[in-house]
Amino acid sequence: MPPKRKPENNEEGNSKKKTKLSRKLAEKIQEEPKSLVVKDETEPQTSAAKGAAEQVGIDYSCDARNKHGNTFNVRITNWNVDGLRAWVKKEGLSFVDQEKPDIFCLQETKCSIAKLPKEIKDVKDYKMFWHNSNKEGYAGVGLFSRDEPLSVKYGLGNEEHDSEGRCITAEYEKFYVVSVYVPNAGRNLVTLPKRLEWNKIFKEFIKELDEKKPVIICGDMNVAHNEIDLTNPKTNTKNAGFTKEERDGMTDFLADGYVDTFRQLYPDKTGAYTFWSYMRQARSKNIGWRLDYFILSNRIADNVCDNIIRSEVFGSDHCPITLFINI
Amino acid sequence: MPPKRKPENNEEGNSKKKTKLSRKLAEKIQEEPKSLVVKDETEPQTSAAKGAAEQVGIDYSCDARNKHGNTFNVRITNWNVDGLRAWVKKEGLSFVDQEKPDIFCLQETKCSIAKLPKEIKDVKDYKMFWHNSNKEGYAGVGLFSRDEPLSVKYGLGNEEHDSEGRCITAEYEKFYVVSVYVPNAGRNLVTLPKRLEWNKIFKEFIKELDEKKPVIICGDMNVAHNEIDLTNPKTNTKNAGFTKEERDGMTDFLADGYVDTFRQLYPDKTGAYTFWSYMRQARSKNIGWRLDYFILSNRIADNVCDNIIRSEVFGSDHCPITLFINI
DNA sequence: CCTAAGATG
DNA sequence: CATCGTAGG
Repeated sequence: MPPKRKPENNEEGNSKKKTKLSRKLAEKIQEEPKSLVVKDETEPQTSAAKGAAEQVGIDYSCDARNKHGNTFNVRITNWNVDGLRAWVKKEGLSFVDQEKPDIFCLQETKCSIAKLPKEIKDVKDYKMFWHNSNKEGYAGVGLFSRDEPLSVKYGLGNEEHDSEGRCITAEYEKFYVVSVYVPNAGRNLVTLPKRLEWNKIFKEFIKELDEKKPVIICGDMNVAHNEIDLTNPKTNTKNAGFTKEERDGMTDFLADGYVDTFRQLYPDKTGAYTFWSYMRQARSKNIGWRLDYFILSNRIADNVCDNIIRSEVFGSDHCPITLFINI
Repeated sequence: MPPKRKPENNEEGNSKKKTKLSRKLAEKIQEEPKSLVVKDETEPQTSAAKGAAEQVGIDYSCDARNKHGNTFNVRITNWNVDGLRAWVKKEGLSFVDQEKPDIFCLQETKCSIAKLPKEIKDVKDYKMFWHNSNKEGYAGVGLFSRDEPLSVKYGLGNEEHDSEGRCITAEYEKFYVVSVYVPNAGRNLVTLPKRLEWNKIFKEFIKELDEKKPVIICGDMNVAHNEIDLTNPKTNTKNAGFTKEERDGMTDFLADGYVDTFRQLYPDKTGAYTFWSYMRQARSKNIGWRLDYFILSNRIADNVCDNIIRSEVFGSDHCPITLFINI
């Protein structure tokens, strides 16, 4: 897959101050629901190409080189958006416009195709694919692709799980990309059995893909793998996302021949999370969990240039993560 | 009941410009749910006694005289608040603080006592009484009284209707005040039978009160009595609030010895509504219904000084109405 | 188009 | 403490 857009490689010498534009953008007026989003009129409107990136102050460039000495030629971003419609109102799309990934995977869209907001339908730069739950407003995943994939597959071939809209597989020349939303084990672990059942099926599904081409799994795996992956490991061992069963599930999966790219790149990095409860101002205190991952077939692990957690970007209780890879 | 506060009788020569403060006050910040209400900091904070009335530009005074030539000594305000908690966030209480009624009746509080917001618990000027539905978030009425009533009665003595929290009766020396929320006939008139059943029971209930002392009924009667009482009478004859049955119910009730004070005072006044659907910007186009009334025993009708519809006051799909009476 | 509760996270 | 669908208006 030839990238349509050359990597920037810091060619613009961006400033790196990290403001929280999304917070500003999220202001809404009670009495005027039609214009929920207040655009900051004090900022001059520059061309889309010039980039909101500069305005926002996030550096979207990447000059990191992989083990082979190459800079990236494919950028993949993943985000559990926690409700596509709310996310659109919070200017989620302007992030996509700034990050400009080649492939964008979303989870928890909670939106049937009939109810997609106009702003989504108006997106021109991407082909879009959706796998929705039969249950309105629940789960659902999406995949945006700048290039047309060779094929797109919905679900795992398991009737029960596929009815919940949790998996899209896009095939490209040299790899598969999987946008996945792993079942949450639920309050009091009521759905832990379903989750463990999913783990088996998903592992088998990925194994079959991996036998053909290397796989890039992007998604909300709904587990913090190790103690380093959440703020409060001690108090969460009985809670969804950090039970022994779920953690072992991840260990077991990786043992099949995959790598958690973020942890491979940053084995000792603490405080690196992708999810924070909306409760108790967890995010501002960085009381979080790393639930969102890029998991790659071992044989392409050395192709990875970087894996960035965009924790400054708001719009959901999860933040986006971006993979830079040369492949 | 001696009023604690003297009527102003225009003594301050208030300005009458009518701004829409509530709209301003209702602005909220998505990311800061703890401070939903944005106070207008450009307005200097004057003392509470000086009164927000002047700031807002609504003239809360009344110098009208009744048939006996007297100005009012009791002010009663009624408001269907459409959700007490939302209404509090929209600064509903600041209206009460400005209007300063002796008695304030509310309908559709949709809030059990356990969930009353702090701002309500903090109110010092009134004794408060609540009659709530067994069904959370549904119906519910309240009554605030500056003076302690001689007695307070909840409901009509009918088990089914009383389980929905629709009626509070406060007894004073010279009269009863009833805060009432009459059942809506529902979409496709599904609950019209219940409503007509209510009418019978309510009429009987009021009759018994009226035999002891004159009655001041305040509330959402959920009917536009005559064609003059809604914008579109022709197209609403089959809709809840303007069916023949509901209209006849009001006619029948009044025939028992009561008067709709607003219509008595202003028999030909058009465009006088107390409710506007949130849909289709009905309020800004004044496409509305007069559903909220003061209905008084005939023998005190001539005590009424005025009945004002505060259509400039926002915070609900209904607006407040205020009765000025000397009694 | 609003409110609220309830399910889910 | 957010999202959503639904009931109720």
